[in-house]
Order: sequence, then structure tokens, then C-alpha cells
Amino acid sequence: MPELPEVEIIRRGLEEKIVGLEIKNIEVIRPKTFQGDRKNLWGKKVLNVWRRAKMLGIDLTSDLTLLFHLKMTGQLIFEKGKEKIIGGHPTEDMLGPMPNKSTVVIFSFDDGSHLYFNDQRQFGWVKVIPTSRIEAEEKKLLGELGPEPLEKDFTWQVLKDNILKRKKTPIKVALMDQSLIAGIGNIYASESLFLARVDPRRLVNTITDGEFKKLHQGIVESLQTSLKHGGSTLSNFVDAEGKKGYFLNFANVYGKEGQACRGCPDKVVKITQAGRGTYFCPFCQK
DNA sequence: CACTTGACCTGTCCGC
DNA sequence: TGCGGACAGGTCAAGT
Repeated sequence: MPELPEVEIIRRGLEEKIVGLEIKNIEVIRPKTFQGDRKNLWGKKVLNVWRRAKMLGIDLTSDLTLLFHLKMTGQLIFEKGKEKIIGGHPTEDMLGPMPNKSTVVIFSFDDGSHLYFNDQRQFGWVKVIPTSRIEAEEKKLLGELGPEPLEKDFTWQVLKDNILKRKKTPIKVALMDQSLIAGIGNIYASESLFLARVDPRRLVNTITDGEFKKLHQGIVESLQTSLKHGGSTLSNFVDAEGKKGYFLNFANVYGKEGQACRGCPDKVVKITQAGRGTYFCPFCQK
């Protein structure tokens, strides 16, 4: 799915476009995706758009919040006339006419605009929850979540303390554990470990303080670099002047199996950890 | 308890 | 061209 930067890009785009709009109707194409009573949403206005970990929340009037998780292949596409704001799993057809065959829910607003929730693999969901309960029941409603890595309180010591809640887990697997740090997925786990020059197979209890400091920098740097370039997906696509998210062009190791490493003459290697692909340079990352 | 694997789904790509 | 299998930016539940 979209990881932290991609969801954040979507959040920013939506915030700019849908705050103040009134929901006219919701068309649920795939019932399993939508949890709640859509009739409760008729006539409600959008108050704000927020993100926590990889989840996106749209607060509405009447103490209602739409909570989204895009999982692996979710896309949110806002369309008003010729204008499009796009984000999520990158596919060519997201540039084409909406809805398409992967559209699972359609939100219609009072000004004639639409928000399309597309999801090829259909793992994603959106649920209606009471806004007022989110703070008190975050664990129950959003799940156990570690700190936001781009917030000020995320220091290298916090990273270390949280990672060390695990004992014999490979560092790459721990980085993707949302209860330890929120928002890092398969791309940014590999990328931040490369920036820190740490081997993804290292067990968490072997990482030194110096390495935790570099890893902290690597996490922040990889996420911010991606945000700067619009995420690793399409974003802010307006009419025919499409602007893609180019992050993967800047990636050092992710998806670069067999290609030359940027830091040495060696080649990037791909291995499997906890069922997921991990990319790294065995020479640079010790 | 801590960690790994399978399941949820559809689509695409790669080798035979 | 067809087909099988592996794999895909995530997260649960079940299994070891």
C-alpha cells in the first residue's frame, strides 16, 4: 500500500479540496469494503482530513469520521470536472475515466465532485466511526501504534527503546511493525536501512547506539525525500498536466535487484524476510 | 510469549 | 500464445 508519505500526500490534496463540501451520496460497489451505515452520511459536511500511521481520517459533522486504510493497492481519486487529485497504488488506469473496474466506493459531493475509492486487490476498507471516541479508544479503533516518525518527539532514543521491545527480530521486520513505529512499510524499511548502512538481517539486539542514530536519520530522510517528491505514486494530477510521484526514481535499493549500488561497485541483492522482499547492498550494509 | 506463516484478493510478469 | 507460479508498497489470525 501507500506508506506514510503516500497517505500524507493524499491527505494534503484532499484537505485542500474537500473541506467544507457536503456529502450528497455514497455508492458502495463492494459491500465488504464499507463498514457502517451510509445513510448516516447523507448531508454531512467535511470538517478536516487527518492521517495516523497509514490510515486516513475524514472528520464530518454530527460526530462522524470516515476512516480509510488503503492496504496494498488502494487509491483515492478526487475528481471535479477536469481536475483530478490522485494518490495511492500507482497504476496507469488511475489517470483514465472514473469509475473503473477497481472502484469499490464512490462518494458524491454537493458541488458535483466525486471521491473514488479504487482497490485492485480489495484488501482496503473504509469505516464510519464516531469522531469523539477516536482519542479515548485509539487502540481499539486504530490499533496499537507507535510514534509518528516525522513528529518532534521521535528521537533516536525513542526509536531504540521501541525497537528493543523486540528481542530476536531482524531489524527490517521490526521497522515495519506499526506498534513500534507508525507508517513505515516495505519500501521505506529497505531505504532507511541503506541510508544507515545497516544490514536488514541484523537482529535488533545487536544494533549499536551509533547505528540507531544513523537509522533514525535514515528513516526521517527517506520519508521526507519521498514527501518532497510527491510520494512514490501519482499525486496532484491536474487535468492533462500529470505530475507523477518520482520517489522510486530516487530509491537507492528498493526494486533494484541486480543493479549497481549507488555507494559501491557491488550489486543490490533481494532476499525474503517474513514473507516480504528486502533489498540491500551486502557490501555497504554491515 | 515471540516470532513465522497463511489468508485475504486481483493482476501482472516471467519462464517454459 | 498459453499456462503455471511467483510476486505485489499491508495486516490479521492461526500455527510453531
